[in-house]
Amino acid sequence: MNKKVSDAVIRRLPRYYRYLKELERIGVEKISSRELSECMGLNASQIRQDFNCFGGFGQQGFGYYVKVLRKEIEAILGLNTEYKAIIIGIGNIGQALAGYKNFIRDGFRIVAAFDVNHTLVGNTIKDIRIYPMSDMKDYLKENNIHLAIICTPEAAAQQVADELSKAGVDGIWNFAPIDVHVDGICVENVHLSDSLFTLTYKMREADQAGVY
Amino acid sequence: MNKKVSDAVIRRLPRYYRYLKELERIGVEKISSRELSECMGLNASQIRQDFNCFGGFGQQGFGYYVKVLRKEIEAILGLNTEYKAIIIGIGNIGQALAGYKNFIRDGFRIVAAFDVNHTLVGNTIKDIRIYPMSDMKDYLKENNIHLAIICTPEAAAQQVADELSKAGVDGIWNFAPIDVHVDGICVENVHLSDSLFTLTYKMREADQAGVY
DNA sequence: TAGATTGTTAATCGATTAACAATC
DNA sequence: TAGATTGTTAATCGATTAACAATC
Repeated sequence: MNKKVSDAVIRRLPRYYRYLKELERIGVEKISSRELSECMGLNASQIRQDFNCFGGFGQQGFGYYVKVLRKEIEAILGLNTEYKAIIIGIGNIGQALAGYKNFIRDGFRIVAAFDVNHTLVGNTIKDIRIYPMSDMKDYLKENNIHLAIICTPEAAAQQVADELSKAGVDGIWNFAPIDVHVDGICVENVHLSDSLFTLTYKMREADQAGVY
Repeated sequence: MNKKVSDAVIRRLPRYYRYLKELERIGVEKISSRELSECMGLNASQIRQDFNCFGGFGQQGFGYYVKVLRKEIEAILGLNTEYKAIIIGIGNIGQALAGYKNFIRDGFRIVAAFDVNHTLVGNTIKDIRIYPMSDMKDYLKENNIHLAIICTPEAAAQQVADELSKAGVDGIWNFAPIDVHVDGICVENVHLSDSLFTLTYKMREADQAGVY
């Protein structure tokens, strides 16, 4: 049994994946950990350590094939399957995600949306039909849905998460500005504002450094 | 001069801020590091260490006043001022952010949007006027803008960032799926997909754990 | 073979946690 | 005062970096 991979490593994987896809796109076939470290601003040892959590993908004395590495990381991230997803709450952010083409490229297919607002129900957004919230439970029973994207207001998010958990989705991607927590299924809380506040922190800090 | 605060601490600050605001909202006036550690799932020592990077906000033998602590962290994050922001690229995500009310609550005011698409130019979205991309430079010269939110496609993002840097905004909040980098000003790259891929990684892992 | 670069072990560094004196 | 909890120093733990043997 493999030793548990640390969260720090896991959070770097999508970034590796991005850079490798770009390298592949511009026609780079082969790369060493040193070269990759330079373009990503990481330490070469760290890169090798990271990859070796999952087995060796390189060739000694040579480096890594970009395509091989990209495919391996793709598989590690679970991106070699199709995911069927629903969106709950089709306001600002729900609508934006419904129309976000990049997700489709990576195998995510949004098959339905749910909302409490009856003026929205029955409409479609980017070919995605909007159902009443009350239909969600039955919909999940009849369709095999892997992923639920919560875009409701804060007040509704935890309750929706509980329902989703009971209905048996595999994962929740939560955009409501609150940490939802449910046992047994995977949750990723996004918190757009957190990243904004980290930015304002840095801006204030830079500002003060300039003054002194 | 204070020792540099580590990135790990900085990334926890917005989370403290969220919890403290919620505690304040539900009428909690006083809290100890132990109580806060229990509701946030952190270690009490860590919480005290974190706060003490910025000076002591508590009272020995008593704990912390929620309101005091919230205000202190608000100030540390630089949220006690108004920020004027512009959005560049008013597609899916740009529109969602334009309409995101939570930002206004925290002192962010989006005053203009820019886009290359001439069919959008002249329209308003949530009272925000859309200008042609070519006007951005002049607009920034005439208005004191603190923050720019990049919501362009990947291909345009780095060039836009360079222009923004030259025009002298203080910070860039980037939603294009690429790491933009500019010298001298603060950048926060968001990468929605990274968080999604972290989720699918965990889902795959949980799935396999179930099998064995 | 010689050169290069991986995979992996060992050393270092920093972050987290524990302990406790200070003090409200 | 006694009890509680902070602020802070010390100990531990884990992550990052360095070093090097394995090997292509």
